[in-house]
Amino acid sequence: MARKVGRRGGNIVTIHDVARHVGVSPMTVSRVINGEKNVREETRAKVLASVEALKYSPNLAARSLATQDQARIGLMYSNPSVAFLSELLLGILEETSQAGTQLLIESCDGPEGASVALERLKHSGCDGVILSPPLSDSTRVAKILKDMGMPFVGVAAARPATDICSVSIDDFKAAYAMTRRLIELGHRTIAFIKGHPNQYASQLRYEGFESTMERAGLTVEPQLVAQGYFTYRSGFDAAERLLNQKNRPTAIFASNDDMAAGAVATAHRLGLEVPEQLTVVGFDDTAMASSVWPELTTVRQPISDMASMSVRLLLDQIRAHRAGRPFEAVREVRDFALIERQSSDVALGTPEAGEKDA
Amino acid sequence: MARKVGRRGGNIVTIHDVARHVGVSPMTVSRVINGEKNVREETRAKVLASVEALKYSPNLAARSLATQDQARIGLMYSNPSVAFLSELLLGILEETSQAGTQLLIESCDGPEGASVALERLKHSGCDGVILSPPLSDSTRVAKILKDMGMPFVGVAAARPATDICSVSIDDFKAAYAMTRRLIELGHRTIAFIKGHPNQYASQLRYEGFESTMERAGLTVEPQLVAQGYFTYRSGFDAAERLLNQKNRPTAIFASNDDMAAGAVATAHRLGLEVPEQLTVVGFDDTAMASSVWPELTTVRQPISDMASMSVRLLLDQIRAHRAGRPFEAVREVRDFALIERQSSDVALGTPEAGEKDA
DNA sequence: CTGAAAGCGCTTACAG
DNA sequence: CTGAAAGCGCTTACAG
Repeated sequence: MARKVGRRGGNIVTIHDVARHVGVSPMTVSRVINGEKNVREETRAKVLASVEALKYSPNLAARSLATQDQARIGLMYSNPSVAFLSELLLGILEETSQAGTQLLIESCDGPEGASVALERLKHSGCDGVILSPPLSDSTRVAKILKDMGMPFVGVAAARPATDICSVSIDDFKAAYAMTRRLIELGHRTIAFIKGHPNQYASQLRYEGFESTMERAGLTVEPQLVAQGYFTYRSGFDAAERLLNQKNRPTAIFASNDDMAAGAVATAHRLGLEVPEQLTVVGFDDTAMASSVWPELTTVRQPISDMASMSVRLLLDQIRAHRAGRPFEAVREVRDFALIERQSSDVALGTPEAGEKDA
Repeated sequence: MARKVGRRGGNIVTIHDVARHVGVSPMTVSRVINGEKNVREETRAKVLASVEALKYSPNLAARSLATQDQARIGLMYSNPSVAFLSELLLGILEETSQAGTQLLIESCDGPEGASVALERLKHSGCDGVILSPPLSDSTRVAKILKDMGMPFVGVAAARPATDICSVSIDDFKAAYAMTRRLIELGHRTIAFIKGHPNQYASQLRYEGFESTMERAGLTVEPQLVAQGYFTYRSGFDAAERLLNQKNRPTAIFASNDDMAAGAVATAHRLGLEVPEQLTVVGFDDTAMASSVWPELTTVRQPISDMASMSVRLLLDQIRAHRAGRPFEAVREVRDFALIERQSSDVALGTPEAGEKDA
């Protein structure tokens, strides 16, 4: 009943208030709150009822202090695709909210500037770091972190070293699956727009494409492979080159959605309808994919899911680190998904295309 | 020297270690850390040196517990433009990082679903809420929050009630400024794409446009005003209608960047070069504006700045709320900026256009 | 300008 | 299954 009046005059319900209300010790209340087993069912119920009645909610600072289990984690990013960053952030926050963990963020200009940003994080009392691409693939950044003795996890790392924690999808397999699908749709002359050469994922995606084409007995013609840089503009320009080839492709597979959107724009400019006259597909399923028109068929990376997974992994690692326990590096590989929207269709002149009209 | 070994066996430097190292009381160290004045310069220096040497960094949980000043704040959003959300998040996190505040996030399907989400936030021990648009303009949501006794701040609210805290720009003035600029560039036949009717900002932006046109003695022809919904697709469709009018406009002012990007796509499809044959401008300066090509001329809302401002405002409000002090609602209006990129140019046939060729 | 004491709200480690 | 004691690392409120 009588609420405690804090030193500052505040008005907060504590574990003691609940204990008094029920007629047990604070310890018992603590046990109930934390879902420990050895409490009589009857007392548990009474405590729970009281918690509800008094609208008690635990003070996280006090808990952290007592358990020594609090953590602040940092997110380091550079060169962010906003859409990617946004989904990453949402996934991370979902998890940190539940864990009572505070999130710090730092950006840097590529792996070179990482060292300063990392120092800043450490100085802010950061206990561990999440690395987003392309940082997650940088051996340089990994080395700095190791030297600092700072736990870390890489998200969407295409080439995670065996001794570091990471959460990724299999870029090769994903590109493989998308290419197969294009072939199923009857496409034979398929062009590819590569991603930024500084990201290993670019290479894996290309290899996935190439390998599928070869297995299907199709040739990958050099003039139908264009270099892009993951930007809309680079996709726009690359598509222009590709579509002006003599053997015009019936489909373009771009290594990310921004480039695919650029390719669609070029197609429209050249008077080609998408998907009727040209299929264009992307990769990532970022917001860009569903905001342009026609909406893009693409590969979905479960970014938000990967993000929360990496927070959990990082927290485990931090706990182990504090306890002086060794921690075995985990390399999580999540499932991707093929998302078919309006930018893809059967190739012109294939039987299926004919059926469509029938 | 001798580091304290925590109950859990951890290894942390505390204020006591620093005190011992220097030969003063923990209290003095605390004073130095917190930058209080009444400490002899000499002792201050020694303490600071020791902090550095021992790599001491304060335990935030302990500080929060002692000061009773911790806070968890929630961000509520619905119907998010990823680009907007992302920048908002970044601005918020920058501020919460410094303040040692934890951020919780909740989404809901418009004002109708807000009540459940708000309960969830409250249940998680949230002390205050930041509302992003269109929630920030909802009197319904504001009422729920007031009834809960929960402090809150609205970001980018177009029509903030006088009794609630908000941080916004002046949408009317911004639209006014952009329209003026178009007129300066020699445009006379200017089309406008309205934003979603459920957002008050849409109306203000249109009024800013209309008012400027009238003051300049230009007529706003009804068939040159199209309804949009803030989506790329709606801009795409609206532009098609506008560009097929008999008196084709030389410029299109879209109420946000997504619609402007859609309008550019339509222009390209119709074989019109942007900006040579058609000027297209947007609003917001989200990532979309600089990722499409040509990059969009637009109005910059300082979202990240508005976000950190709103965190500060919210924290002040929470402190006042706790102390039982009254808190006067603050309505901050930040400056917008006109960002001129490649999608705008002088109108065809104007003297300026002629000069350009000379 | 400096310090000893008490307290913030919770949990760990024991004891029963 | 339950509780009394001590402690987490810091600060407030006093006292000198």
